[in-house]
Parts: sequence; C-alpha cells; structure tokens
Amino acid sequence: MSAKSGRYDFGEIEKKWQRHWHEHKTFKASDCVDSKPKYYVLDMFPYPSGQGLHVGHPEGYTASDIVARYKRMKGFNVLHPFGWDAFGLPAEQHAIATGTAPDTTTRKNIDNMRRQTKSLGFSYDWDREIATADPDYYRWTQWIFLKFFNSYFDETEQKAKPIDQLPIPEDLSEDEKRKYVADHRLAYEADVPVNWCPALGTVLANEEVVGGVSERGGHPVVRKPMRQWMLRITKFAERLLADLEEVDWPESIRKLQFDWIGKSIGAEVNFKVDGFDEEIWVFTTRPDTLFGATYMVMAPEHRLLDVVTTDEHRGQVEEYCRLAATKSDLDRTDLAKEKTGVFTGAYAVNPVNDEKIPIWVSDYVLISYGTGAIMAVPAHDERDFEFATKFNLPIVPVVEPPDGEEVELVKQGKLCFVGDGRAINSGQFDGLPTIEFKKQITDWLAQRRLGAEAVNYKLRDWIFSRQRYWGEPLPILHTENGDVAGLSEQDLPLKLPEVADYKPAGTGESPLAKVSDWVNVTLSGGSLARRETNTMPQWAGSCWYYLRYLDPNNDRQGWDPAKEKYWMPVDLYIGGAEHAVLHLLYSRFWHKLLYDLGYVTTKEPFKKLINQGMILGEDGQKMSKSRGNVVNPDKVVAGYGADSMRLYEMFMGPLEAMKPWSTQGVEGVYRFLQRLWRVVVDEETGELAPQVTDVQPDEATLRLLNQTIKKVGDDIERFGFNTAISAMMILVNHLSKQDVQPRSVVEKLLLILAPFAPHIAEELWQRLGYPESLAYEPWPEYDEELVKEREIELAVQVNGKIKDRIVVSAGADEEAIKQRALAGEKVVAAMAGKEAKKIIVIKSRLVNIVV
RNA sequence: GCCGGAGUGGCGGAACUGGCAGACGCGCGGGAUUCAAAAUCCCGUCCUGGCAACAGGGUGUGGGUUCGAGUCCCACCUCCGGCACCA
Repeated sequence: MSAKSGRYDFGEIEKKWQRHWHEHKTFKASDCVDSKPKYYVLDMFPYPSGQGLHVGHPEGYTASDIVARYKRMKGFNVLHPFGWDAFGLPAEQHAIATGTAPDTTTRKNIDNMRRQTKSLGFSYDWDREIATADPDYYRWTQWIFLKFFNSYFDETEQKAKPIDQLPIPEDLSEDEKRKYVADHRLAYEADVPVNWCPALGTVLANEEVVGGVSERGGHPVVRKPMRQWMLRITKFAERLLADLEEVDWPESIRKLQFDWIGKSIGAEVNFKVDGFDEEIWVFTTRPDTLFGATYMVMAPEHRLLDVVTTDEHRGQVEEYCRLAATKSDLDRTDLAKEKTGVFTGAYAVNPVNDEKIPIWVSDYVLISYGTGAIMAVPAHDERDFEFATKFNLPIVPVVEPPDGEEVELVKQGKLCFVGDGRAINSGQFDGLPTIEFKKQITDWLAQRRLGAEAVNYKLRDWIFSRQRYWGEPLPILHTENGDVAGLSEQDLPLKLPEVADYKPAGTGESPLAKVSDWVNVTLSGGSLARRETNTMPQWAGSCWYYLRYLDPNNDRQGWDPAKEKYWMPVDLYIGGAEHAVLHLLYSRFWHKLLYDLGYVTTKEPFKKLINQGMILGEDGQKMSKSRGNVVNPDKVVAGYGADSMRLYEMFMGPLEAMKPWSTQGVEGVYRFLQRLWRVVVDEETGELAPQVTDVQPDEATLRLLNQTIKKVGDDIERFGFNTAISAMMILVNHLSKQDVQPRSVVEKLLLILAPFAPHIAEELWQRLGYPESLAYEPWPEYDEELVKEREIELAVQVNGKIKDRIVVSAGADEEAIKQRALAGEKVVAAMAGKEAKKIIVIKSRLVNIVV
C-alpha cells in the first residue's frame, strides 16, 4: 500500500458518484416543465450483443452525454434516455445452435451491456429504459403496424387517412370491395422475389447471400417470389424528399437519402405490339429520343413477355428467364458486366413513326423499376449502346451534341452521347433543343393518349416481414373465407409463444408456423382462423423508440400527446453513419404516418443529426475479433477509469472522423486528470491542497480562465470536443506551475470539465466544500473584456517573410503600429534602404511591408 | 463507373470569415529526483545546413489569383466511405 493516501483513486470515486446519481435520481427528466426550455438528446440505441459494448459505442454516447450535461448547466430541461434494440438475428441463430431461448440470451446481454454502459457514468434517465423485445414495448409497435394496415393514402391531399374514410366505387361486389380496400392499405401482402435458400429452408437477407450462395454453408440461393407483408413507403416518397429541406443534418446524409429515394421525371409511352391486341408501356426520362428507339427490352419477369413471345423463340426465352431467376441482384449487375438477352420474335410499334422495332428480353431491365420495360435508344444511352453493339442492333442518332470533335462520331452512330443537344432525325421536331423537345413530345403523346408525363422513384415499397421467430409477431389473422383481418387493439400485445425449437419450418415459413396451438385460433363466432406467422424486421422497433422514451410506462397509450407536444422533436440525434439511409428513412416514414393520423405534432422526428466516426484498432485496421485488435471498454475503465475513457474518446480527434485507438493516448488524458487532482488535493494527506486559497487570481491566470470558459462553451456548441479538452489541458498546465491556486479559478475549471469527466469533477467539487452535485450548477460566465489580450505580439513581414516581432497594446492605432514596425533594426536591414511601397496592418495579427 | 469525404511532423490531430503552420496529446532525446526503479517535474523535438547566432525549405502533385494561400480557383494523384444497369 502506498504511503500516499490521497492519490487519484478513480475506481472508488467513480463507483461513489455513480451510486450517488443513481440514489438521488440526479438525471431524472421531468415532463412538461414550462419554466425551462426543453432539450431532447438521443443516442441510437444499441443491439444487445453477446460481445458486449464496443469502444465505438461510448464515442457517440460520450458526445451526447457532454451535450446533455452542458445543456442542464445552461438551464435546459434535458431528456436523455437509453434503451435496447433487442430483436435481432444473432440471438435467434444462437437459439438454433444451442436451444437457448432468444429472450434469455437477450436479457443476459442487456444486463451485461447495461452494467458496462453505467460504468461510464452517462447521465441517462434510467427510469425510461426500454427494450423493443419487451411485450409492453412491442405492443405499441404492433399498434402502429395496425395503423398502417388500417390506413390508406389520399393522393390529392398527399396524406394518410383511416381506411374507413376510403371512397369505394359504388358498383363493386362484396368481394371486390374487400379486394379494393386491401389494395389501398398502407400495409399489404404481395408476392415479391426474395432470396430463398432451399437447402436451409429459409429466406435470407441480401447481406447473407454472397456470390449467389448462402454465407453460411455455401448453399445455392434463388430469387423466388414469396408472399410478404409490405409497407407502402413509396406513397410518401415525395414528402420524404421535400422534408429533407427542414432538417439540420450533414449534407452527405441528406444527399444519400435524396439519391436513395431517386426521383426522376419523364414520360410513360405506350407501344402497341405488332399483331397482338396488347400494348406495352415504357418509362423514359428522355421522351425526346423516341425517334431513336430501335428496339425494346422487357424484364424477364414482365407480365406480357410470355404473351408476346413467338413459338419459334419460346424455348430460348424460357431458358433465359429460368437462368435469370437463379441470379441474385448482385450477379445481375456487378459480376455479370457483359450484357445478355434474347430476341422474343415479337415487334413493337414506335408510336411516333409507326416503325416496327424488335422486342428483346434482358435482365438489364429491372421489373421493379418503372414499367419493367424500356424503349432502347442506343445512340443516347450507354447501356442500350452496349447491348445494341453486342447484338448488332441499329443505332440511330437523334440528338446532335452542342459541339466538339465527337459530333461526327455521334452522327455516325459510332459514339454514344447522353447529354443535351438539338434534335435530328426526328421529323417535324428537328432542331428543337432537348429541354423544349421533351415538353413538346410529352404534350404530343398526351393529346393522342399515347403517353403522359410520369414520375418514378428508385425507392421501393418496404418488405416488412421476415420468416423468423425473434421479432414482433404481425397482429394479423387469416380467416377461413380467405379474408385478412387485423387484430383489434384490445388484443395487443400479441405475444411470441414459446417454441420447442427455433429452426425454420423448412417451407419458407417462420418457426412460428410449427406452433399449432398459437397459429390456430377460434374466433368469437366459432369460425376458424390462422395467425400470420411472419414477424417484423429488425428495423421495426427502432422506427419509433424515440417516442416511447417520452412516456415509457404508459399502458393505455404508446405515449401521452401532451408529453409528445412538450418533448418533440429530438433536438440532437447521435449515431453511426451506417444508419444513414435505412433506419433514418424508415423512422421518418413512420413518423409521417403518425403525423397524418394526428399522433405526433412534428413533421420530422430528428432536428439535428451527427454521425460519429468509426474507431479503428491500434493497427489502423477495422476492429475485428479475427484481427485480434478489439479494445474492450471494461479493461480501459478498469485500468484508467471512466473519466479517462470518456476524455480520451473525445480527445482523439473530430467526432465525425474515423480514427485509430491508442492506449498511450489514454495514458495522456489520464495524466492530465492526475495533474488536475494534484492541483486540488494534497497527495500525501488526501486533504485539500494548501495552495488552494481564496486569493485573487493574477491577471494572466484570469485571462486564461476566461478564454478557456469561452472556448470550451463555444466548442461544445459546435461539437469540437477535442479542442475543448486541449484548452482545459492548457489551463491545468498553467495552474500546476503556480504556487497558489485561486479557489474561484479551480471551481470554474471543475464546472466546465464536468460534462467531460463528471466523476472527478463531482469529487473535487465536493472536496471544495459543496454538498450538492454540480450537475445543475449554472455554466460559468466569462468576461468578454478578460478574453481579449491586453498586449499583442505582431509578426513583422518584409515582402511576406517574417523578419521581426513587435509587442503593441491591444488598442494601438494603425499609424503607431506602422512606425513601430519600421523602426525595428531587423526590418531596416531587410528593407536594405528601399522605400516601402505598401504597408498592410492586420491588427492583432501581423504587419506586412512591401518594398 | 457515379456520388460524397479526406490528404498537414515519427503518430493522433490544431490553425476564426485568406494573415506568425504544427496548439494540445502521444512518442522520442536530454536532465532533475531516487540506492535503483516506477511515478513526477524541467528542457528540447517539422526538415536541411551550422557548435551557435542564423540561413534556406516546408501542409499530396503541378499551375493560378493575392501584399500574403493549409485555407480560394483550375488540372491531376492517392486513400477512405457509399451507391451500383433505376432507363
């Protein structure tokens, strides 16, 4: 045991204050307090993995915690909650392998990660902790699903409405009515191609398929249409796009969402099929190139393909389609660069010139975009050009490029040109500029009912079901007469049943299908029904968790409207960039439904968004078990304490940047905290250091203190935590060199350090004689006058090179500065007798003498 | 291929709307303290030449604008991230 009993014992101190905060409920957030402005700081909640917390997690959590603690000191009523994204594949896979219930695994993992999270001293209101796999939580996830199921989208008002307000055409039979309603629900069933692995008897997610075979086991995977639940997110595409204008998000994330939604404006054009009473619609963004359409391509899955194919070509076409079905999306694109396709034997009639063009089938046309068929204009589309070249199809140029040497090549059909220009080979439209031509031809088509302006989005409807056990059951019944009914809200939650084993049913159904006494239901009237056995995807619970935090224990509503009105929107949302598209888009989508139905009052859920960067291993590589470079937060906390861990993660570099871990770097901030400790505490005795007295600080100290208070506050506001810490280091370095430590300076230092390193700040604050926690102490003010220097050193340049330095008073006028600068010996020497042509004086910076 | 972001000492990184490049930390070198070590403290540390004063060079590369460029403009190189036949 060391003789120095007063050392910085972070272990004891951190335990003590974590207990204190817990027992005093220091960070309990009070709802609807009108005397203070509110501030809602949210972390992206983690999946409770068996690996436990990763050093990447505390990075974002520390940043948000600093803001939360800072805002409390600035007088805000802060909501800072935490919870668990508890449904997920790993627990289910563990269950399949070991038989342990996912619920058991998940609880165990949550307990461990909660312990780890608490050990870092974040100021969460733990009374609001939630877990998405908890029936009291997923009851409301199911409730929102029923809102989707029981709503339709009113196109004219561009908003969701309750399904009972849907106008139904008069002359429909009961069956037709039911179908009409089903077709308008925002949650609906459809057959869509999914990754089906016959060997595993299950459907795989895209990331589980590598090179056409399953990631686990390497079994073949085919695209197979299967019945899935879908959410009609495409109806909200326009609003999801438009409202991106309202959020304060990184430009890159907004762009990502913008591109993901992928709006394009063009026209749909009707081509008759020669010799058939059929017509094929195509979508194009370049209706001005219609005269250059020399063939047509249909996707292998196109409804009319089988109809138009001639007997002579049927064998080839069917073989091609069969092959295409075995390709994953990835094979269709990346791996198979070379275009493939076969002729169907059929011809379409180009509506602008009545020319017959051959119809081909190729998988470079996607069934899921536009109409599933295209008019091919090889002269002005790279993909069509490649295809036409390979299969010797004609190339007719119809756009003359503005100028440049490639004009002739384009006109000869030897070069593909995709830009704007003037129309050629286009009959009466010749000479029109592209933009004008687009308008005219669209009108021309519309008048003849051969086409119309059309908008398409890359965004697809969301496949909202998984053939899994460990997810929210869809609250749906399939009745004997073939009807699909939502459960009534009183019957929620629909809990997951216990199952004998977690293996998939093998039929493509979830393990729930094997639980017959759960699946089979007798309705009140005595008729039978089957429960939906699909469960929701992992994204579901995270789509609305920020709302449940507002009122986590409410068993009558998902949340109290008054609390929603008070707390929303989330003022600051911090999390990883990997959720840039899906999670953020999906929750925006859910939020908009809830907005339309009047359950929330803001259009957008998250006002400001920050993405923390990834933390790499000490070797600069991505952390992974196989590389053996994973840093365990528990070890860091045990070795240096939570305050050092927090401080180091913030000191590493800008929050958004990707940066490598360095254990020696942790030691650096640890030394900083020890130095601070010794400024305040006598290490030998453990008493308050005798140098800490009530003296007035000297001027240099006072100026530095004021500058530091200003810088730390400003830096927190702009999330520049690394530079804030560096400023505090400068102040502590300065103080540690002084013989006396003015109490007033030390106290203010502790207050501005508290958001970063709260345990040591609380401990020293208490040792200075304050009985209460500093969590709600007002943030120190600074004196603007004391931030400015009294005397300033200026560099004196001659022709841009520094030759001398002068010290002037802060108020010195330009003329005086010039005189001082010119008087210096070194300057005189550097000017070598020449006349000063121009003298530039930048007050507080430098003087430049041009000769 | 397309779209973002970034290139600054041995390392992580600072540098406000163009104004003293390298703050702060790590590492390294030297010293103090110590029987010795750990810890701590002090000094030094962009590169080149010089014992030194000092001189010259320097923010991925090449140009440009400017009294002055890490910062602005043009062209290019490299790395990272995302998307990937969306007609």
